[in-house]
Amino acid sequence: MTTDCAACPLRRLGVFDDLSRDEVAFLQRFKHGELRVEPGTPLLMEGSNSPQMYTALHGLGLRTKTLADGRRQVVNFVFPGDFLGLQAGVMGKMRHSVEATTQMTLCVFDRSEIWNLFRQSPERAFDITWHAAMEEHFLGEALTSIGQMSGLERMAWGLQRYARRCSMLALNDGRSYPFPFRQQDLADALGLSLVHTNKTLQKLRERQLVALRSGRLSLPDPEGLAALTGGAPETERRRPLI
Amino acid sequence: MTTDCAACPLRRLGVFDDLSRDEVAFLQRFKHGELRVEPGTPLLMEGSNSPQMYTALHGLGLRTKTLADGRRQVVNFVFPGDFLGLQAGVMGKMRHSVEATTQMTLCVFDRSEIWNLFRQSPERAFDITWHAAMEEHFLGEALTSIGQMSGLERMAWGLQRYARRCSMLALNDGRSYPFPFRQQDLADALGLSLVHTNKTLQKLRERQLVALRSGRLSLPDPEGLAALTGGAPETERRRPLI
DNA sequence: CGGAACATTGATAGAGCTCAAGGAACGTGG
DNA sequence: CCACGTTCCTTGAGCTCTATCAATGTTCCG
Repeated sequence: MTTDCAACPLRRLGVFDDLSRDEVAFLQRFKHGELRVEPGTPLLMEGSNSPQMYTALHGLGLRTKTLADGRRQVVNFVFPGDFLGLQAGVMGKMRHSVEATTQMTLCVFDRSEIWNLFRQSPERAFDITWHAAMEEHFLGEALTSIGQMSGLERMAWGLQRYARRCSMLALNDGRSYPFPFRQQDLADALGLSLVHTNKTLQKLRERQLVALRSGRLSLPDPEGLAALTGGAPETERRRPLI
Repeated sequence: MTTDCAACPLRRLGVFDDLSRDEVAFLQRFKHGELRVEPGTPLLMEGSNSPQMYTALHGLGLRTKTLADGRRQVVNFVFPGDFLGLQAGVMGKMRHSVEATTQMTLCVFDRSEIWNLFRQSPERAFDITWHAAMEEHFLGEALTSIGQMSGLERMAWGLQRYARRCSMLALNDGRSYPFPFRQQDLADALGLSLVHTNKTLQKLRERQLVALRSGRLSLPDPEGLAALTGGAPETERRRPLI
């Protein structure tokens, strides 16, 4: 009962590169199956040599890294269209964990097939590299934000970026976005304590810039938010979908 | 007066993957020239669509990102063997800047050739992806350190990691390493203020864990340092050299 | 109804920032 | 060879931001 690549719901969104019928068929050959998981399911473990890679089709998740003493960093949010497990695919070992926050559906690829993909299709190999470069880009931006910005700025930056990604995938309802994460997750993403995260959110609430409750995030005043971060995040162009 | 790939000094170090004579010859075809730059030279600019990519052969540099108001984050240090400009190559635009800190020698590649490389050599394409994944890994680690660790821990982590990279390339002289950077660079790398960076260094000096002066860094007690960060950084395996 | 998970709030302490001043190292020109 | 400027490093003082501790509130579910 797996989704046919030719009927992939993501490709209809207009945010992913168009592929020819043949190209889609080619990718389909690498699709090893489909996985549906419940909230909280770990998908990839830091340090593991996962035999599978995934493309998220539906649902939201987290990429996390954990220090020896248990402190946790949310390295990125996982959205539909994200390619997961590349590190294991090319370096033999995951350097972060991935877990599902909501129920998720994922396209499953065999790690052992990645090499065949590189051999048989330079275009797809290029797309995979694109994803790696994009992830690098995102992490660099996060690093800069966390390294240089104050708590309030970070929060504004993080929510803005989150909302932008939702919008691109049409997950939003106007200026309201699904937000199935706990404040603790947000704290771990921004490098703030839970308490301070909560108080920072209060400040943004008082300024009518943010509403966050019952799993939903609203940003009624995007310009106001952007003013805190020195400009709106750039709109991203079309991107490849593996 | 360019270095012949077959005689590349880096390949002799034993830390890079061995390539056959044919493979080296293949890479040589993509080598567009060699560049020697003085300290302070900008190599790649954030936002630019650089027509060239580089492999660092000699010297040290910085990858940086700058916020609208001028705050700067050092995203990584540049060592020999690093591949520079991949983002421009696959995404059409650099998302960070790269500058030389010492005099540097670089191997120059034409950005327009990257596509040919992917078509003609899946192995090299894979290597490039490996580099992207490795950079992602590094940034994730930095993000986690900066997001979760205290100033003292960050400093210990940063210096440890820096020393490890030096050792791998045999740039060290026992437990002493070249360090041509200013404390301001270190501060920007760790997300600390210059003053606090200096005071944090003092603490490590008092504990006899660090010596840093006149362009040289010494770590006389690696175990003591590692105790601050919850373990030594892992030794990295062989890696590809483009 | 009771418990668990998560959100909120107040009080207090401390880590880290900013400001300000001075010192050391180094190159340049007289 | 010395005076001077520039750049970078160092140190102290005061204050702000953020973490921690502790308690209470809310929501949801069995």
